[in-house]
Amino acid sequence: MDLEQRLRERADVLTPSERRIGETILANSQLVAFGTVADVAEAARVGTATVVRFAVKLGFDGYSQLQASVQRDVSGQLRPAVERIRDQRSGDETLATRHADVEAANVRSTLDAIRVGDDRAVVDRLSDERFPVLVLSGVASRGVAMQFVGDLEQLRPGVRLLDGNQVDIVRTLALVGAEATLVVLDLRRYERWLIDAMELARARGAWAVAVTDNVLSPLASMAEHAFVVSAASAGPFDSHVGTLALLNLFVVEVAARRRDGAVTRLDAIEAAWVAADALTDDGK
Amino acid sequence: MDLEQRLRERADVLTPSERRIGETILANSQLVAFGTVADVAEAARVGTATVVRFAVKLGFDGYSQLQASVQRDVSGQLRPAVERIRDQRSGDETLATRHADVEAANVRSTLDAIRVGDDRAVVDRLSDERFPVLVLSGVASRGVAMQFVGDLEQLRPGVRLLDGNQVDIVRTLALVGAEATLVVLDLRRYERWLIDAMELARARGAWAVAVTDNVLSPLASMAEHAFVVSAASAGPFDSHVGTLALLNLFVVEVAARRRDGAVTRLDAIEAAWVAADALTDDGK
DNA sequence: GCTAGAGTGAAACAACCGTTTCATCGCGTG
DNA sequence: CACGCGATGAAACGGTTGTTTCACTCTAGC
Repeated sequence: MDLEQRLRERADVLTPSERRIGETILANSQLVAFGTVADVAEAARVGTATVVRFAVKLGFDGYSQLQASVQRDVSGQLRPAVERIRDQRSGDETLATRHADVEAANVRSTLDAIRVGDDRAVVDRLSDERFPVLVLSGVASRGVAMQFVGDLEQLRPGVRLLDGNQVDIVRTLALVGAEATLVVLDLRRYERWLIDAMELARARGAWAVAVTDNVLSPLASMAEHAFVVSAASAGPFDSHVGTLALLNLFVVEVAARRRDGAVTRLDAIEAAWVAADALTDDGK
Repeated sequence: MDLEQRLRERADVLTPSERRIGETILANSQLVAFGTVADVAEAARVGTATVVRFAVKLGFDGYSQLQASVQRDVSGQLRPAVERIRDQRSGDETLATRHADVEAANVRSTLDAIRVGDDRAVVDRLSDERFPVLVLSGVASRGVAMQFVGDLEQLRPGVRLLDGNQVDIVRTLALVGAEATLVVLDLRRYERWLIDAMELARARGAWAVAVTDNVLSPLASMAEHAFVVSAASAGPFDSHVGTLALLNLFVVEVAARRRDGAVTRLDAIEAAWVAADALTDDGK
């Protein structure tokens, strides 16, 4: 990836037009591999001269040399996959490649383990604004729980991550009680307070879905629906990549279900960002 | 493989020279994908006219059309896995299966995109207790950032997620300054405060690694090392599954590096859990 | 408000490309 | 041996390409 490296090094001296060229060809490298200066210029909506200047600025002699460089990168990519894999794990499998395999497998087996229709019921509940959503999580998965809450919150009101001190949690559970939808998240070596809290909520009639490591988990037995995640890791901690992939599925399906309802919310959020001028595309 | 098919169909009407052209371009399809008539002619040791006649004989209008055909074949192979999956929406493919494909591809391409040795330097820094680690994240990835901080914190002291109000952030950055290691996390539509904070830290000599969506991102240009994540999604929000997989790789590698140093910490944490009787295996 | 300078695209230009033409070669047939 | 004919490459020919020039626009700084 010679081009990417050069782009990175000189990203700060690029003009707006040149930056657009860079983004265009990063998003579509075939354009420069097969195309002419005019093709790239049109796609990036700049003049042909600017494209050539861009190539020179990156340290090439001209467009032709830039194109040759991209073609070299590309030829490597279209070598048969088997060959590439072979010389990647030359001899000993590294920690990095094992990690990649493990995480990819986590995603696959977590999502494959979903029993058809099982997610359907959950999405129905999560899409219904009448039921406030409470998320309970063990410390180990608190980050992905937050991630889930943050996304779901943008699609519907009444989503909350329950944490803080136990008094607060008990009070909240007592208040929302019967109509609450619980999403409970914890893996083996379950946290006692979490089980207690879930028990309390169940006793008050709340509807619960468990995301856990095992069908025999105490969480699973207390929940209406249970999802089993794969949390294998090449390191000392459980990986929550699979968990996040599962939670994202819920988000994606809720978004599809609530399409119109969500748009209003998303527009409001977007408008607020714009009003505050808090976001930027290029840092300038 | 349109070309192969045409070649097989008309193999019997090819002249010796034409046959040699066919063998040449089958053995090296990049030649015709990227090269000129003259290139192919030279490689097959024939004249340029023969190459053109060859293309016509296969049913193309001329060399240009033959080339276009090969390029189409080739571009299918080299488009990023995520993209290919995206428009593979073949009829009745469900949202759930597409989501599974997309998330698995996110993990794979995020981890495949790591330039060898690039992670090495980062892990060196993250493993060194002398450098406090500060994590900065946009709201959209705050959950995975927390997840990362929580895991890394168990392996070494001095890890902090920087959030809260801007005054607090500026003060913290000013205090730790030169010896800090920054991990900055944000995707397109970058948050302005984050860029500002990173600029401030860089000015004070901090060492930074960026995790972002693009080599041209303002974060990448300010960082010592930049990692590009795939965040494709079947829904409206970016997926941070790939991001989490990348951060987990850092955690796994830091754990391997610090093996002995980390054990003491993990034992202490474990002891505290046991003392508080906060964990259970079965809920009883 | 004016100016210097950077940024940009239209147009001119020379080089190269794909295509076509045409003379030559090789070879079987009358 | 002459002849016809398919095969072939050198060279000519438009067309297109990458490159360069140049005039215009926009903006920062005085």
